[in-house]
Amino acid sequence: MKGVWYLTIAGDLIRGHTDAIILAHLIKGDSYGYEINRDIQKKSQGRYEFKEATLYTAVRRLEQCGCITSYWGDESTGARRRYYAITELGRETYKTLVRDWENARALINKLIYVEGV
Amino acid sequence: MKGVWYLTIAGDLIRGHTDAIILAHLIKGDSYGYEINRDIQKKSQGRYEFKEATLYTAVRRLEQCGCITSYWGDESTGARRRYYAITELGRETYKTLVRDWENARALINKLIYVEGV
DNA sequence: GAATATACCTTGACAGGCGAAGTATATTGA
DNA sequence: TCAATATACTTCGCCTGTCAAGGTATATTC
Repeated sequence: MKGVWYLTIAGDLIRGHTDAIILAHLIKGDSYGYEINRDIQKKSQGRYEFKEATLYTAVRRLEQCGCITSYWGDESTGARRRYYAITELGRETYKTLVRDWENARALINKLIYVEGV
Repeated sequence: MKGVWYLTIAGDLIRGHTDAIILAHLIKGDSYGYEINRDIQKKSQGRYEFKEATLYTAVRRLEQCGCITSYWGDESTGARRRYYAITELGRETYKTLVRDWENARALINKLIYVEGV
């Protein structure tokens, strides 16, 4: 992690969205663990990235439930990469998760603020 | 719970926000467990409420860290109520948690959507 | 040839959510 | 009258996702 915390984006606040974030990335095309994380780092302007264990736990979970499939890349150089591809089920799941996020967001917005404060 | 689920507002999506939601409620004045939950139910139009175990775990946690204090109400009728009052630390914590939420919200919004999809 | 970057993997601990069960009092209705 | 229901709080133990810590292997850079 090495100091990429932004204020307090604690894991618990992202918890439950890792899968959606990964699926969102894979909709744009096949990718591998490190690249997913690099992209998230870039998109968040260095404020966030998954812990490796979290990332790899998540992709394994997504593969198990049939949302993604994986294959080894045929790099002739550098470290080997395990690529992930989103499945049709993955695309549907993604849509559901986005709707879930929007519902949860609306709900939290309603519950977390105090009128007149 | 009895069928108050709204689509899939799973616990993991609210996880990390329970404390903020409870503190938000207590800023408006002292309250007790059942009332907090009733208020949340009302505010969410019946879509959400804490599981009892979650609620009482959370208030105990908040009391332990000094964010709230508690005292028994002197009801002459009905079941006894344990009232909670927010402390100064609780108010500060609340502000931090709201900021955390706003950061996390912005981050997730940035990471969960796919351009052109 | 040591350090660094890339890339992946595993284990075990931890914390929050929550199902399930229990306690106690007051009200409602048949 | 007494069973059911509502109010109100509590405890126990499981489950799941996060993550710290450690490990493997290859390629580049200095």
